[in-house]
Amino acid sequence: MLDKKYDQKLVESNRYEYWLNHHYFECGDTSKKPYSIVIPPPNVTGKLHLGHAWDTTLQDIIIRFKRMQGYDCLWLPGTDHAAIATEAKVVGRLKDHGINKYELGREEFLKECFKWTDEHKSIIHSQWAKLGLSVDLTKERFTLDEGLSNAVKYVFVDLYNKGLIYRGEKIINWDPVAKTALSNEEVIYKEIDGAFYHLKYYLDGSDKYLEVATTRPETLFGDTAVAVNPKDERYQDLVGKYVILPIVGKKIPIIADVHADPTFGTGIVKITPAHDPNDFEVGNRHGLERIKVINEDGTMNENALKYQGMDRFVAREELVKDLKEKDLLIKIEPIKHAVGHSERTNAIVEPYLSKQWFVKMDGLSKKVLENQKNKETKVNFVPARFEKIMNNWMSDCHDWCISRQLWWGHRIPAWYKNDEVYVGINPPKDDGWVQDEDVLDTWFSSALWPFSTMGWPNQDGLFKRYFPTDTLVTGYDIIFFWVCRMTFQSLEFTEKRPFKHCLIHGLIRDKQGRKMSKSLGNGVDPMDMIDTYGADALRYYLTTSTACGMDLKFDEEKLKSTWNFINKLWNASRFVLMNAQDIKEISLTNLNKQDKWILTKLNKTIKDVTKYMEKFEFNNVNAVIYTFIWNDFCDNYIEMAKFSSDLVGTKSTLLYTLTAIIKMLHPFMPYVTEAIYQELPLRDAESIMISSYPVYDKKLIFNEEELVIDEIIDFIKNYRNTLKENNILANYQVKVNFNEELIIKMLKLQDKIINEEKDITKFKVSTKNYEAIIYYEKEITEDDIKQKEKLINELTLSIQKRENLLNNQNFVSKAPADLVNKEKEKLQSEKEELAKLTNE
RNA sequence: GGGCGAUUAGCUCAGUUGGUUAGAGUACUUGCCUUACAAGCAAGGUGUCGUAGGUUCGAGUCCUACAUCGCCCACCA
Repeated sequence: MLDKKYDQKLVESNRYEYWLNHHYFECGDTSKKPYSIVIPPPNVTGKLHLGHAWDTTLQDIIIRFKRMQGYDCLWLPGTDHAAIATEAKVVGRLKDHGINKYELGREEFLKECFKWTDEHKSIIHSQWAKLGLSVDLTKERFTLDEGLSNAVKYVFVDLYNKGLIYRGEKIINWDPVAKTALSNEEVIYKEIDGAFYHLKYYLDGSDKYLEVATTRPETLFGDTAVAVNPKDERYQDLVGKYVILPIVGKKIPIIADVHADPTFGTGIVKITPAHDPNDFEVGNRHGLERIKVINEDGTMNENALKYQGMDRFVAREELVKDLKEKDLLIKIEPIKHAVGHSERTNAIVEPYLSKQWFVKMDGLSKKVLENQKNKETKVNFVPARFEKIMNNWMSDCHDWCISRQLWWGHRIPAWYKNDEVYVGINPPKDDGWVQDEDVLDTWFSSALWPFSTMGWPNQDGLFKRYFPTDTLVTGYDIIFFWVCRMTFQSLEFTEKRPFKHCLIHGLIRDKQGRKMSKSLGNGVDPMDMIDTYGADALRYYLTTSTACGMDLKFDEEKLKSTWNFINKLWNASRFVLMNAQDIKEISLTNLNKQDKWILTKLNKTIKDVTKYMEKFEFNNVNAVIYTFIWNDFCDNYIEMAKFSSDLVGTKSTLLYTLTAIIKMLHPFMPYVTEAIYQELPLRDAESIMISSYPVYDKKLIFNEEELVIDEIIDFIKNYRNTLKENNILANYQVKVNFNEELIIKMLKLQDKIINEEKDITKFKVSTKNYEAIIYYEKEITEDDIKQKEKLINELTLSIQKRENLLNNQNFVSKAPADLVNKEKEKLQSEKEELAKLTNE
């Protein structure tokens, strides 16, 4: 028997171990149809946050649902080495101990990274366990493990051989703190206060100057031209002449290039090919020299004259001071502009000329766009609008910079000897080759995750059975980083989509709608919430509170009320168990009308819930199941069942209904439903998680009884309302036109019923078939009269409205017939009611 | 500049393919310790569905424009 009180700690302790020990999470029953999900591998950088809890619970819900529906489910877990993120953390930790990464050396540093990884993997494991996630731990992978590393090498080499990976010198996004290149996606643009520095570039041999505006004056040491638009009439005569670079004193040409926008500022732009992507292009067009002026760490180099060694921002200040002194500064115009920051280190990103490895995106992305046109083979986003996000990215994406100047990650399988380059899975056999020092972007390996984790490039085993996966669940913030890249790599290498469905959820925000972040201190630790309310409450709250794709404002009050819901379920279960403990078998043959009523409601609920589960609309699952449990089952059926709890039909119905309820809730709240299931006198499996999901049963739909009980409940409600509104105390009498036990018992009318009319104040309560006249000694007050007038008015208005509607021939002819009939019925009953009221 | 989303009860949010008196939780008011549950039960009020047009017999829902807020992408030399 269940304890008197729902105690989430008691309910949730040891249950995960029980499931694990019974191997329920493991896939492999080939007699069933396969269903697979790969977890978005969390970074081994820290603890899981609420967003992870949300994301993984969604997956657990789907996988538990499918498992109960009889699928052979693989939910493949794993973690991501998270190259730059982890490296930054380990560098930070070493720094705290006074150790420098470079002094330590590559090999020792990697040992530290693996140590860090192991620590965080175990934290993640224990958090997964607390959340109750039914991942198949026997299939767990890590992006740096041997199999995945082989897949990464294979893909790199293959793309290289196909000409889709190349090495080139280009302007890339440089993180001067982590000292590595970044992809476009790893740069976060933030609006900050900056300035336009308007400088004087004197014409060669003249006292006239051009006004050139820049936001980054310190790059002027790298200027190799200034440009005007070829169509800009103001400056036609200047093209081909020279200006003197301020401070430096060097002559640089004035060129004509479309990059210069005549409508922007003065229409004159300085060209710094080594430090600006647009200028780089201009430089290519005009054969300009590329002069680097900034070092890897963001300090100025030897080309910056006396500013050499200063940080680029210090140099900017000093330079501006000097420009001012030399009267080369016209003005400083404060502006707000978007400046790129490194996603991981938050350093201001420097556009930087360097030699990097790139993935050529053109063909790969076209394949995706083509495939998305085919309904049978495309990735189906839920909600569908997110497909556009991917398609937009695919139709306008730049080559992907994949090399990172880091140590933690997959080392690039390229070797150099003088000017020769060798790319291969294994190192070249002869001497003198040196391997590329760099590693790959962490997303290069995650892009292969859905198939590399399944043994690919090996084509059998897990890959053969479970790929393509069925559903991927992730947040909209990593569609570019990950979903897009998985999709093109999967199409390129397996010729299949990586997953059939892609369920997208939003972000967790605080109550004011702000992102949760360490700096704001508004983060909520899911483990704290589990301690207070239980994993079941947290899971249910997170996954049923918003529609798909929407952000979630975390509200502890709502979490609390979810706990209340579980407590309600717990107590309803106690009631059922107290009354049906002795049952030997479920027999749904001798049923009374209330049994039939709840079975009807139950089966309609099963139908709806299943439909919404299939569509991943878990908020709608909640809407129907919550109402069913709290209103239909608890408030009404259990109350009525108290009058027939000794009958086999009612006992069976109670148990049958409760069983179906906890099964439907199990994917959401695995712990409490298992706890209850284990107490049931009759069970179809040793654990609820391997029991079968409820199936809609047409034979248990009793339309007639449903109507009867609906009306009885309606009548009871009206009756109570009348008592309350008129302040009628217990000592009244009542004359009724029925002998309905349920009403009499529910309203406790046994001793109040009389057969004769009385000449005192009366109150009428009626529905279609039931009528009661309550006699009560009470002064009729002004309020009572007003109340009655109000009722009559409302009714009259409503009747008028309905009559107008029904007199509208367009409505009658065009609206569906049953709707018109319903309107007619309503009109009729309203008229009757009005008549009753006015006759009193 | 391009795109996406939001705007519904005091608050947090639902609202399927249009169906005619718009829902839930929470908060609030009133009355109840009725042996599953007071973390509960019973009853109750609450809305010009952002604004303005349009389509339709019928619009929270579809179309157009606008407003406010938020997000994404691109660009800003």
